[in-house]
Amino acid sequence: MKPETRQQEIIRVAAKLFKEKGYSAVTMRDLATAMDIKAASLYNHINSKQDILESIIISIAEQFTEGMSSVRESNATCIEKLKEIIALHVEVSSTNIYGMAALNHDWMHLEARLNYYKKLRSDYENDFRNILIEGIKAGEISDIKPDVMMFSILTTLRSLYLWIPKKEAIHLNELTNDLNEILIKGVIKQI
Amino acid sequence: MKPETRQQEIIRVAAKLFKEKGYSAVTMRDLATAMDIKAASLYNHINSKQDILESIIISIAEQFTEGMSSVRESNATCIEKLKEIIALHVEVSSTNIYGMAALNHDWMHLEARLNYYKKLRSDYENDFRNILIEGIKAGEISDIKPDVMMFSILTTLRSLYLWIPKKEAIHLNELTNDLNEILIKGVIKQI
DNA sequence: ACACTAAACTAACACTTGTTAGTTTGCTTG
DNA sequence: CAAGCAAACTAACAAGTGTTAGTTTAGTGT
Repeated sequence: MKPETRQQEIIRVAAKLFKEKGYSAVTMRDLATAMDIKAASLYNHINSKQDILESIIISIAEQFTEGMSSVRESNATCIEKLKEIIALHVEVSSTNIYGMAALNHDWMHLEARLNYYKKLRSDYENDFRNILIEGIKAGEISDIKPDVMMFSILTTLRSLYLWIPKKEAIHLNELTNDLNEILIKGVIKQI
Repeated sequence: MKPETRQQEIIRVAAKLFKEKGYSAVTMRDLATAMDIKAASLYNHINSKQDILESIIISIAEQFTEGMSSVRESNATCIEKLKEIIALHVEVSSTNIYGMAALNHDWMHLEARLNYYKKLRSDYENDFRNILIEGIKAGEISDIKPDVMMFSILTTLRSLYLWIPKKEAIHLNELTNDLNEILIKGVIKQI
């Protein structure tokens, strides 16, 4: 495991600040203070504030895209695919607790790569929707509007970063199992 | 129905801008431009940018608090109470589509009323959790960690503002019904 | 015609913003 | 010891920030 470069350290600390106050409210002087240096010194390692946001968001978005392409190409049942998606979100969210906040709330401040981000996101949602549509056809899942189902599951998964404390892997597995139960079977007691 | 005051109009337009870019990224000059006046003129109607944020957030938070106190005091079953909470969120979200974004993402920029907001929110969550705990005791709902259930349902409900388009009441009822199904019974097809 | 008032305006303020230029510091390597 | 280099520094910039003070405008009721 190579040690973190100074640049990676800055990006990591920035993500943490972005989570607390949002991209726009964090100044380069805030970031510098958190790094215990002066603002101008940051520019020895990064190109701009924008660039920091881009690295954070695009890197995570691509992890989701990659994960979804695995799920898409597996030939599991729809329910199993849903479980894989849930596991994907727990995995990516737990390894990017801070970055997920920027992904969810600050993507609109992307400039050069805004359209790229939007494409990744809409492709992801299309894949997700198609899985649900297949599941309905196959009689595996309820015949409710796929968009509403997707919205419901996806917003829960997208908010995981708020919820996942610093848990060890074992607790993350528990969380994954609980989410599988709740999102798939609901909260009502089965008879 | 009284016509909107100029102040209310400014707050409404501000909420819309806050939804698009977040509180910190919206300048008083942005807001003035959207109102088709100069920035200084805004101050004939409002005290500060902060005050605008406060009105938006606190007003909505209090609607939720009020709604929850109705639910808490009804003597319905747990599942029925859950349905009432879902209806509450659809109602409040659909009448505050723009303000909900500030509530969810910009509450940390509250200053004087930050602690008041936090108290309202944690009281709300406690009421919610207690309903789930009662439901588990009564054997109505699954014996999964109440916090995970609450998180799952609440994050979906809190994101409704992203989802609710300008639908008429009839479509909102459909949405409410679909959410009832999904959040309570899950997506799996019942046998 | 008059005073009153709501709501706009212009001009300016003190401060903060992201960023650049040029310089210094202190470690590592030949 | 000398050279090279990564990474810090100071100083400054132009533009943008929320907000205030004082003034003008246009419409209303007496």
